[in-house]
Amino acid sequence: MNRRRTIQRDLVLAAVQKSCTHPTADEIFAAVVSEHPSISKATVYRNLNLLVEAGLVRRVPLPGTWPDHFDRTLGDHYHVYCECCGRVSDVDIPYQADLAEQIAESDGFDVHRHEIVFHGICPDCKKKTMREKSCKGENENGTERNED
Amino acid sequence: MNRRRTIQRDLVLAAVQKSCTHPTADEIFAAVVSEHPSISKATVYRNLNLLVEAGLVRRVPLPGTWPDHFDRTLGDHYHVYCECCGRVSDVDIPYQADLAEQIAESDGFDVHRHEIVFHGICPDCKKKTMREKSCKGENENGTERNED
DNA sequence: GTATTAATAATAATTAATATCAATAAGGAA
DNA sequence: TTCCTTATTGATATTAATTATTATTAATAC
Repeated sequence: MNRRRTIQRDLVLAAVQKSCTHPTADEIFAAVVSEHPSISKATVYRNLNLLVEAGLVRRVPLPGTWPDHFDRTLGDHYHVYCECCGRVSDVDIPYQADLAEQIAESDGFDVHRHEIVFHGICPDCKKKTMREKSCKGENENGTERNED
Repeated sequence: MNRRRTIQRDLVLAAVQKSCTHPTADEIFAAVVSEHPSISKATVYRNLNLLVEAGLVRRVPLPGTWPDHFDRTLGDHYHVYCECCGRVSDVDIPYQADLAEQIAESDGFDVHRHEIVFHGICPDCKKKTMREKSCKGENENGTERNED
């Protein structure tokens, strides 16, 4: 159970903390491998899980999109997902603590936490869309799981 | 481009509309295959996508859990996910239309929609937990993607 | 009825993530 | 410092949900 400190773990943590873009595991791997070429992708996934478990990093799972993103900001807050480029940003609205209480009353659920994910178009993509006709298909991250 | 009506499509739609439990594609397959044993799982996935596209069925993707669920209720509403048994229920709180506007102002995002997912323990699992020590691990649906 | 082609069944492929396992190295004890 | 224990690593195989492929089947228009 005792954790050992490793260069790999330090690098993964540093990569998340350095980034303000809510990187995916793959993007973190890309960042770390440039400094430490021998690192394996499995090690990145393993350490991200450990760091999330230790509370040093936050996982940002988005409904309907893959893969998960990671966040250096630990406090309660929400996210916006750009449907055009896949970028994830923090949202600057207060935490809606009262919502959970309403449910406990009405449905008998013990609510531990909640997530709000907003979907829209980021300022950059809005600009692009004005010039070109549409930004559909030029999703740089590539893989959206489904589009409803 | 013209859609043709098929027994398979009708059965998939009926299975979703019959159910009040927000079934997964696999559960819908299980329901349909009992009436129509020759149906293929790919056909269920294909038709679910078409029905979502046509606006007859709603996809309920949950952040951090797999697989997607499907919903016969089309209007705007939110969901609770039971961390114990994996059950998904509708939530009886009003739609928070104003949240999106707050973001557009502060972050410059064009927000189209948002989802709120609550995580907690459903009334049934709460009862079970009182009798037994814990319900960890007896998730009947089986596959949770990650547990933070 | 016949022709056209959307939809199907079966299966292979994909993709993010986890499991496996022999080899390596962190860090406490001698 | 050296040795020992075992957490961690790198490489690879595996998993699971979903999508892609393709030959075949069957809706619907004519």
